[in-house]
Amino acid sequence: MARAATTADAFNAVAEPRRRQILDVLADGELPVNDLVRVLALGQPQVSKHLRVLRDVGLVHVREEGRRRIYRINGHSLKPIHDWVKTYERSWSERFDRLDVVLADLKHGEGDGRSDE
Amino acid sequence: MARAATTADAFNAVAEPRRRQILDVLADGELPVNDLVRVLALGQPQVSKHLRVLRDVGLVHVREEGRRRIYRINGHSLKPIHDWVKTYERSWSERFDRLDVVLADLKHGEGDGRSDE
DNA sequence: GACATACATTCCGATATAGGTATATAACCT
DNA sequence: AGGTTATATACCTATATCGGAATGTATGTC
Repeated sequence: MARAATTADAFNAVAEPRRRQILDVLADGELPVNDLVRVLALGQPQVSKHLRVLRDVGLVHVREEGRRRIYRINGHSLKPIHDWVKTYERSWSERFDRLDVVLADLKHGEGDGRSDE
Repeated sequence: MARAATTADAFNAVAEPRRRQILDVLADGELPVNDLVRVLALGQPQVSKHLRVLRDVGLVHVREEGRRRIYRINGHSLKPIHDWVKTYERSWSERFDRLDVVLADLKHGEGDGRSDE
């Protein structure tokens, strides 16, 4: 075997900076492809291809309107990423500092509740 | 130009399932390479290479102990991902539902505060 | 119908990897 | 020193893309 497919899930879809950029633009509201092309200063086929990847992963939805395709973001597909990353939040979030202290105290003085022995 | 480098940042480093797996294992505590090899049932070179990528991105730190290298997770490098994904959290989190209602009300009946018109 | 517009897809070439095997390096042991 | 263990790196191959250009397809307009 060789290189694994990298666009099959949200993690990979979002690993590409251009695709994150597309999502960031769409976060402000749905847009047709051409508007995205203008905003991103990218080739139309490139944008279409990135949108294809995002669509396959469920990160965007399309609505047909005449000859235009309006793309809308579907942030829900980002939840798996959020859930995974969240478990590591304690590494940097000060919110957990207090909790860690409490947990350390509990571990230390179980059966007592006091940490000064 | 052609394909862009994909392992240069945390987003890409974490897009590879094996690497997420490695981080998940290390989340339970630091480990030397060989232990990771055993736990993950992967080839030693493969593990070393994945660790190399994670190290380059700052997701893990190494400590030398004799001929062993103890790898420790550095979740802090996941913060950029968390920060980015977080902005989309409203898409799925019910926490934001109430907030959205409030905001809609504000927008609707500004100067009044009541939403039943 | 002829033409333009909006978008998707196909084909191409370049390159970045992922896995596998073999090898290099360094530390430990006898 | 010689051998074993732990880990990293080099090399090879297959493949997954990325960007770019050309083409296909559907819709709107005259």
